[in-house]
Amino acid sequence: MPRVLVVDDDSELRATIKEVMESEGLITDSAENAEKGLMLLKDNIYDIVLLDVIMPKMNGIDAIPLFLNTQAKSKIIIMTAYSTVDTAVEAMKKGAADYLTKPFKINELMITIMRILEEQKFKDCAEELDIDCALSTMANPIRRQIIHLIDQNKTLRFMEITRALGISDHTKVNFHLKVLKESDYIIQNSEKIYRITDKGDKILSCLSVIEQNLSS
Amino acid sequence: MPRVLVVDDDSELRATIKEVMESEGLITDSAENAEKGLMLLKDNIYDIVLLDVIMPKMNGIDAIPLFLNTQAKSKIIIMTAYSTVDTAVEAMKKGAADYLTKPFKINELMITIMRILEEQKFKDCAEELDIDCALSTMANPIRRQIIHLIDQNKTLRFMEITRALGISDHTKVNFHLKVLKESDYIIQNSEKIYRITDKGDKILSCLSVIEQNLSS
DNA sequence: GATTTCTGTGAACTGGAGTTCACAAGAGTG
DNA sequence: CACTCTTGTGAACTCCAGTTCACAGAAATC
Repeated sequence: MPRVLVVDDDSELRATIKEVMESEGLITDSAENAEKGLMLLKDNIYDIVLLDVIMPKMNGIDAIPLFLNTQAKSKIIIMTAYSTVDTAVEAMKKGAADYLTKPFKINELMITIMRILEEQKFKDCAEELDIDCALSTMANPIRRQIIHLIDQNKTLRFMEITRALGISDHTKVNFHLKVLKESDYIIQNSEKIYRITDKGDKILSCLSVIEQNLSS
Repeated sequence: MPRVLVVDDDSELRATIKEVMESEGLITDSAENAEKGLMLLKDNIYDIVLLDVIMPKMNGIDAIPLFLNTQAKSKIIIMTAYSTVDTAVEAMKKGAADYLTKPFKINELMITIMRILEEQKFKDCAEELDIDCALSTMANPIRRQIIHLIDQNKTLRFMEITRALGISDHTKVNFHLKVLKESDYIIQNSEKIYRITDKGDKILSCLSVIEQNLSS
């Protein structure tokens, strides 16, 4: 059940948004300024933060990094009456997920929120699949050996890898290379030399961290 | 085939050690001072570094951290004629694997080196088993869900976990909990409440790093 | 051009992780 | 004390990752 935080100094707007959000099944808290919003964020997990710009003490644009530092996975939607291209760009640069100009129809806000939640759910699924793939693929010791080998020697072709591994059945190595290729961790150039991809580099970073974590 | 680096200003000792090492099958390089030793270390991987203490410019004890920063997996054996408790303690604190007092029998040095190489091989095996266990265990999505769940809720017992996962067959959950227990990632207290162990915390760190790495 | 090496594909098999179902003892509850 | 819930164990089964073996086309080498 998604949670929403409304940060706005207009108490009437806060009440209206809260009412509509909760009628749609979104648990909604609110704060009248950024400081109070940050305090709420410290103790609760919010999927969405609706953030006004013009507020006493700290304006919403400046608050974006503070909100994201506190809770990186929150999606921030900026709401402002004084919309300019400059502030929109600045907000997006600082990490806002979207930007709405007051006054807006509450329906429009709902649609934006639902879209963002849906996108995030999709992204979470894709991410979980990546993690699943990474762990499953690298759980095999032969594939770990292969990826370390290719990382250390940037000129190896198929049979050279097979010999370096000391594996007599080349079709066994072929199978594991195929798995690594299909996961986009390694690639072959036109001379059939194997290289680590960017994704493969990330996997190697992960393996390195795992190794360090477990050896202490 | 293990590689050894001898760093000593006594050229005769360097030659003697090199000769004996290589007759035992250890590829051996040498340097007359720590600077030259560090240069060799930058371009080569050494399993063992034999390091004198009294040397011009930089003494061996001060050089230990520089050597280990350049190549963390090298094992440093300090060789000194002026042995004191203080320098021995200092060397070990700075990361030396062992400490020999000159003059020593070359046989004693060989025994020390072989022991260290054997210990490291054993440690590497244990570490690789830990990595294998971690990746295999966490490759399963149900077990990932379980460990995140226990991390977030520190009061759950068996059937509560089963219900939270939405799994109808409790023996399925029982199976996965057993696997996590056997890997020492979770533990149950006397009230049957599940907790994450220190090792489990490390696994969660690894998963977090993997997640961050793959989502960018 | 014959032979060797490289780099595949494919099918049958194997082993074991994971699932499912049966069953049950102990603890808690009414 | 009867019933419900919790927490198991165990066996049979399923599914699939991984292995092994057979085979073969293309490229390189002699």
